[in-house]
Amino acid sequence: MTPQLHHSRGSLSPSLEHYLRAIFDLQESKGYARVTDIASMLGVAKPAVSAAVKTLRSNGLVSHRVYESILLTEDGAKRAKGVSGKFSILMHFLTDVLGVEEEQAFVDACVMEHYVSGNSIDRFLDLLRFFEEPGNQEILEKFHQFRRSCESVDTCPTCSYHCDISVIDFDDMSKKIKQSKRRV
Amino acid sequence: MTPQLHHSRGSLSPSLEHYLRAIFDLQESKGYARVTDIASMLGVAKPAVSAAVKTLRSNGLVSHRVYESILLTEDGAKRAKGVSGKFSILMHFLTDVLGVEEEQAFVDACVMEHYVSGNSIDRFLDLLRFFEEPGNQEILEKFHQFRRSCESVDTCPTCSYHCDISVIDFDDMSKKIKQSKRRV
DNA sequence: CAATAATGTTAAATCTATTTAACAATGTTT
DNA sequence: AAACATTGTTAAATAGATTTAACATTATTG
Repeated sequence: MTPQLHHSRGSLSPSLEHYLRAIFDLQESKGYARVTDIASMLGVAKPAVSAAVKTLRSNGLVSHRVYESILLTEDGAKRAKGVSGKFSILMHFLTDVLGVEEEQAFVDACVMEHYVSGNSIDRFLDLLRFFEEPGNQEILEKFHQFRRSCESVDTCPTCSYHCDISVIDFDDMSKKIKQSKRRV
Repeated sequence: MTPQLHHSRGSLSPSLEHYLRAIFDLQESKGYARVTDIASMLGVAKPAVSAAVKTLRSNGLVSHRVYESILLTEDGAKRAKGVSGKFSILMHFLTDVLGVEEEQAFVDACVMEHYVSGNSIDRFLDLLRFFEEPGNQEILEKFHQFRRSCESVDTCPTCSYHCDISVIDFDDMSKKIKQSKRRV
């Protein structure tokens, strides 16, 4: 059975986690957060922020002196740092390792931070660190060369797969990729 | 401004995409899909499937002879293959490259397939292919050794980062990881 | 073929996250 | 201090995705 897309009970929803990180970032940069800051940062209307903050408060993750500042509780800060750490790892991985364009990496990291398990994040970090090991930077460079050679043509010259699956037709994609691991 | 967590207009919601892939898989394995199959596969109640299928039908992605079979249209199949391809790439990347446990990889791939951009998926595929290049398998093997050495202790001996961020306290995590790339 | 089982739909309710409109509180400026 | 601007809240509505309960249709089988 395929997993549920919805977050499990007891954990914060992706949306609330997103608010939490926004508050964390604001608190880091200006000492505290205000509803308007959050709203403009996330591109949502203020009442949405009000509602979210209320929920976060009822979960004991922020303290909110109404019409004044919003601050993370110790618990909230802990959680926020977790999300923020995930974001950083993902961001670095996407840009530094995979070579994803920064704008795109940002968007992807912003969603992945809420959806990718801690286990997998750990592994992402491992790989990130592996490439930082003395002597391994050149491996990464070699990959970047390989990658660039893929970008230049529709089909990667060195393998049978299309390198830009978002551009090409997917028609035979799924046949080409062995799905032995799949267990639906 | 941080991106919205919600899917953009015109594109399918993660939920509907998930149904679409389920139908795709069922169609591949038994020729067609039925409401009950989908429901049990996704672990949701049948009315949820009914509703989703209705929406997919109105989007021209499936044909549904009520009380009978659900089949992908040409358009639906194309989209489903796209999602399925993403899933495969992510699954292989997580298990083969990162060494994530299969159960966990499956869960993660199931959400990432809906949230990670095509651009990034392309890069994941590139890296996957890079490691398959003749002579590069040993690099991957080297990483796997490195990774295992991290698992054995809380803090990776070869770097200043904690390798298992989901287990350790995040308190100084965010300070350690430079977030220069972040632009909130 | 009638009874029962399996399958599918509709209806009603819930929950989360959002919006706009209207209003309330606070701060600033003259 | 009064007027205005900024900031924040409440209320009401919408939209998506879900659930349970009840009912409808189709299939099986005794």
